[in-house]
This record gives sequence, C-alpha cells and structure tokens, in this order.
Amino acid sequence: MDNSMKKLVDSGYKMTKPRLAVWKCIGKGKRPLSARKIHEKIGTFDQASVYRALNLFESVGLVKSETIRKEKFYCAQDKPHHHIICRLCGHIENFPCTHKFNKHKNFTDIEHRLTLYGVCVKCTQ
Amino acid sequence: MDNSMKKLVDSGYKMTKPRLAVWKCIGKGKRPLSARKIHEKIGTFDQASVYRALNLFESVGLVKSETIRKEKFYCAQDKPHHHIICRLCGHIENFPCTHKFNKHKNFTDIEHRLTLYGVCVKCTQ
DNA sequence: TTTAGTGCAAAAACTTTGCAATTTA
DNA sequence: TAAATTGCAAAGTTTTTGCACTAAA
Repeated sequence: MDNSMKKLVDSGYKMTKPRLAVWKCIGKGKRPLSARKIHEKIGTFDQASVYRALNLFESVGLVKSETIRKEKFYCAQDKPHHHIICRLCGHIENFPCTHKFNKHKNFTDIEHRLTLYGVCVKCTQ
Repeated sequence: MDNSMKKLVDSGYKMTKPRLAVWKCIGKGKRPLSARKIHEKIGTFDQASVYRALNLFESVGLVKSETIRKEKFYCAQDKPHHHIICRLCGHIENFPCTHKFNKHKNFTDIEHRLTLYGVCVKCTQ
C-alpha cells in the first residue's frame, strides 16, 4: 500500500480492490484521464465504483479534476501543474505551474487554474 | 439591430426572435450565464432554440463559454477577460486579462484560459 | 416562395443514487 | 460481526437531434 492509499485509510476509508485499481490507473499516466477512460482501462469493476472512487480521491485531496469537453479529467495531485489541450485532436499534456495569482479584490483564499489551448505538433504536420 | 446582430446577419444567418432574446439576455449581465439560466430568464421559446442560439453565437465569435460545475457559462466576447468563482456559493465575476501565454513547447497558436477560485466577501462574513 | 429556424419530444452522454448483496477491518 | 463498499439498474442533468411546422428575407 503506497503513501497515498495510506492517507485514505488514515482518513477512515477502507482499502478496496476497485479503489486500488483506480489509483494505479491514475498513477501510471502523465496525462489526465476521464472516469470513462479509467473504467475502460481497468476493464473490471462497475463504472459507479470508479466514479465513487474518483469523487472520494478528490474529496481527500488525492486527485484534482478539470472538466474538458463535458468530461471530468483526473490527475494525481502531486506537483502543481496545468494542462495544455490541442484544440484539433483533444490531446492533453501537463505542464508545471510557474505563475502565482494569490490576490484578488473581494476574494480571499485564491487558487488558480490555467489552461492553454493550441495546436499540437501532430496536427500541424 | 445592434452591431453584433448585424455581424450575424452579415454571416448569412437570420435574425429571429429567440436569437434576439438570447442576445439581449447575455448583453445585460457582467457575469457569465448558463443556457439553463438564460432560458429561464427569457421565459418563452424552447430550450433547444436557446442552446442552438448559443452554439451559433459561439461559432461566429459573439460569445465565449466556460464549463463550470458541468454547465457551460456564456459571456459576450468583448474585452479579453477571465473568471473568478467563489468556491462556497458559486458566485462568478469577470476580471480583465493582463497576462500573456503565447508560447509552449510542441504547440502553436496558443490561447489561454485562467480561472481563479476563492471565497467571496459574502461567504467570508 | 424558398430556405433557414423553431418547437416538441425523444435521445445522447456523463454522472449519481437506491438498495440488496458483498467485502473489509 | 458490524459497518463500509460494491454492483446493478434506474434516474438525474445538461445538451443535442430528427422532423414536421413556421417564419424570415
């Protein structure tokens, strides 16, 4: 059981096969994955369990999600990063966060989300 | 007929009552509105017409949309701006865009979208 | 008058939920 | 064994679509 799953157990949740499968799947990639894709990759377990696992992971801060084209995409929440999305083929990549936006009039406790849209190399050729 | 609607007509589309109603509704506010909310505010015309109008407006560059909590929110596309969202009550405000992100490895033709999340004054009190 | 657009209702896509059965600790 | 979690199927939400009717130019 890795540290992240330990964190889950320490929070009072049980370690189960579906949850472990979802976590492994997310840990693998360097790109965000949708619940649908994760369920598809895993092959077994119910889609409801996948969705439930992802919601749980997000609630305890293990993953972060971003809605892209009506689907939520999930990433392990390790280093702060953002996404760049090819507006032609939908390809998504992560890139590290370097900017800070921590002040805003009439708001406190600011976080930011930056998304870049462009055309990837493959689509340019 | 204002300039924007003229732009639509010049693009070969017809000026219709549902479209005009949607446009007026969007023009009014300084905050993004969802299709559902727009349809609700208008009170008449079918929801399909509202969705079709918004898709059309976006395709000709009259509005921009952003997905927030599974709903698309629409704004008139005047000056470049971003959104700040209260993570407690969901209140959304616009703020002008000042940063530039126009280069990224392996991508061309970059645009960016920045969204801030915070807690608004009302929710702080 | 001709073509584009509307309204209606049904479908689509993603996600959530109720509940009985199962699994975890 | 008690409580949490799963699987299944059904429902929920937002958005899209087919088609006959209507309205704009």
